[in-house]
Amino acid sequence: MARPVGTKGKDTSERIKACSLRLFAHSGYAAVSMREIALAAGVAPAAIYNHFATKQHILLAILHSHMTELLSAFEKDRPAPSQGAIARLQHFVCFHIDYHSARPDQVFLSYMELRALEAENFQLIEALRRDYEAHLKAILTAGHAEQSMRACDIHVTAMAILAMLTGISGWFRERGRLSQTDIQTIYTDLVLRAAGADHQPVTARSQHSAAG
Amino acid sequence: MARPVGTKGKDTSERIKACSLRLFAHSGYAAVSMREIALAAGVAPAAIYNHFATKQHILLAILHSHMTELLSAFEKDRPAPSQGAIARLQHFVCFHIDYHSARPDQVFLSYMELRALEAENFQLIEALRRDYEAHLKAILTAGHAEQSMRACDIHVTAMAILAMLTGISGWFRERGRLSQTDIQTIYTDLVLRAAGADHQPVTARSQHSAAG
DNA sequence: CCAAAATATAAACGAACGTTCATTTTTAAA
DNA sequence: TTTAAAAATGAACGTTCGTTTATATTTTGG
Repeated sequence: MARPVGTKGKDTSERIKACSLRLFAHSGYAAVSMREIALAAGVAPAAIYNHFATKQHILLAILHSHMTELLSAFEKDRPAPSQGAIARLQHFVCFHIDYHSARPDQVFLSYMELRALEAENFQLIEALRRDYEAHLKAILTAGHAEQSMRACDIHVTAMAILAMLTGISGWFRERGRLSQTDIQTIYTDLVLRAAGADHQPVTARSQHSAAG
Repeated sequence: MARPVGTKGKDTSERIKACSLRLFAHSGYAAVSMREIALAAGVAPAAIYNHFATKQHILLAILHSHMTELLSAFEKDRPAPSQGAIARLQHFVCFHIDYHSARPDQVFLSYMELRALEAENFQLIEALRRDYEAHLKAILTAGHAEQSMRACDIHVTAMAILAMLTGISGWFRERGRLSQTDIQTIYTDLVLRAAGADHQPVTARSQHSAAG
């Protein structure tokens, strides 16, 4: 066989990326073979090497795309600093939940398979993640300056908030007791509390769930 | 060769577990070979099968030990319910940080390689994790009942608290800016805030770190 | 229009994989 | 003391791994 009619390299490489993402997120980078990826993408194993030098480069491309797209999406329509730190923090929480809940595979991969990257590639992705963290820290710092927030420690609070938010994907299921909007409401409250913000708590929710 | 003098099966199997734990936590379950484990444990690859039926059984044994030991350690010297929900929650935070910071590999493995377990084994470990979550939920529920806490939603708050606490291992480094005691102080404050507890905030810490 | 780049394939490479086997020696139970 | 179980080994099993090679066809730029 040879090259089929009408094939476009860009289409194929995007299909390989998309299929790899799904497989990596489901089974883990090391557990997925190039043959599985090729089968899912509908190409021969050797064809992958026309688009990615190695398996590692597929993972890197996925993670790099995800982080740069996350950053540009956030930077696109965030509120101006003049709107105050509390409004900015509320927006950060809602944006994070919206963006990440629409991309569960990317979330899983970004936080679980970073160690599968070789040192050099790891640092590349890590730097992008620090850029995202910096956005949150900037909000907390602004809140501290304008005295609308009283976080004990900017860095630790930022880490705790991101862990809380990222942890959502570990237990949240659509069609469950709570909608995504419920989650955004509850987490906005939790995060503002963590930041030590003076805010109006939401109307007390009835306790649908008992402990245990 | 054959069986060396003075060999005890229990010693060898514990050594295999310990070496596997370190390797799995560092590289991921799928990325570690039985030959690597054997080399680290100082035995021939085939010897592993005298103690574990398959590679999967090694992972299961590690995770099962960790969860049962965590549960019995917590249940051993927790404060009595009569001491109040706030004291119980403070103890939970300090216990969690102490116990897990002493076992970083187990933490990593427990939260990252659950998916490497086959369905049946997964449910076994998941049930133990829910037992641990239930301890936290019981405290939040007690706090709600005695009106010392005002969490918006017991389940979501418990998940957020555990994510915060578990996330610590992702960024905390000994010999860094903050000691483990600092972390416990800050997180006790963060968690009590998240739980909506009426508590005396700690003396405002100076901001050692700027944002970014 | 034509050469070169791009894109695909089948087949094969050597290496590594999890596991099994036959065998040997030590330990522990009867 | 005899004997079966336990614990170890080196060698090998068939399979799968990531990747390369040789080759064929399509697309595209000058």
